[in-house]
Amino acid sequence: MLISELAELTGVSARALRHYEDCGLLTPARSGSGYRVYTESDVTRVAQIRTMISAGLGTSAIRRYLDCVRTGDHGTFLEMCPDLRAELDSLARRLDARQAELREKRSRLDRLTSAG
Amino acid sequence: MLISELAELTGVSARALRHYEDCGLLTPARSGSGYRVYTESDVTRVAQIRTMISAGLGTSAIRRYLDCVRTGDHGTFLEMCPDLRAELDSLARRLDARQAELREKRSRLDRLTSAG
DNA sequence: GTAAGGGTTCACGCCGGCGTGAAGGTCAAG
DNA sequence: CTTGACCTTCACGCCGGCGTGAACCCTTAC
Ligand SMILES: [Zn+2]
Ligand SMILES: [Zn+2]
Ligand SMILES: [Zn+2]
Ligand SMILES: [Zn+2]
Repeated sequence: MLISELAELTGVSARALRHYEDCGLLTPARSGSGYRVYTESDVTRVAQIRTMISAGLGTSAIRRYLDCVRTGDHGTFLEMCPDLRAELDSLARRLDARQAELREKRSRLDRLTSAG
Repeated sequence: MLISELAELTGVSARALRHYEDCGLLTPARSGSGYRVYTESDVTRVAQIRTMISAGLGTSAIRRYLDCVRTGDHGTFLEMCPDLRAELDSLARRLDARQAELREKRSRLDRLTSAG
């Protein structure tokens, strides 16, 4: 399928799909005229990518994640690369930190609005 | 006082103080040689600015806030400009939205890490 | 004189997923 | 042939408080 069809199937913009290729998350084949040609398995793959992006992962982490999954050199998903596991943990900590920071902001804003 | 002294008194970098002037939050006098000359009241003012920035306010909102306070055309702080009050409310809503979004990210990340 | 330690303005970089053109090729349909 | 809907690559913009130079002036101390 071509890019617009994959875009419609996944609900992801064509620009985003091209961006995912730039980041190494997708490697579609090319037709004779240079058009990107996707497989049906790319639909699943894009869904996975969207899930991870919505979890806060950056494209580089996603790429390593997908590579780790594809090569399967670490068995199950639970046995991830140590550095990948460490990155996920550090991301969790950063999310917690940002959450606490947001709570602080929110309370400070309340104090500003009420006490002026 | 000169900029480095105000920076040391407030714990804010000289670059940030110049930035605040660019945004209209500070209007220091100038010496004959062009140096910024600050008043002691600027120490309090910078503290107010830092409080509002740590509450998530942008410089433009802070400027309108300070203008509203300085002109005093709306009485007490509790009687703020309607649009300023609206902006603070919308900021609160955005903070809540980002907080919910972060919670979602966090739970999705947990699901990723555990269920793979 | 000169070196050091202030000060000044100007301006790019960051962080990153993606929007949004611009300029141009491909391919169907009328 | 021409229109139009696709596709391509290249590249800047966003969001914003501030770091971080570069290039240059003022003042004091030696
Ligand atoms: Zn691996
Ligand atoms: Zn007012
Ligand atoms: Zn970037
Ligand atoms: Zn900006």
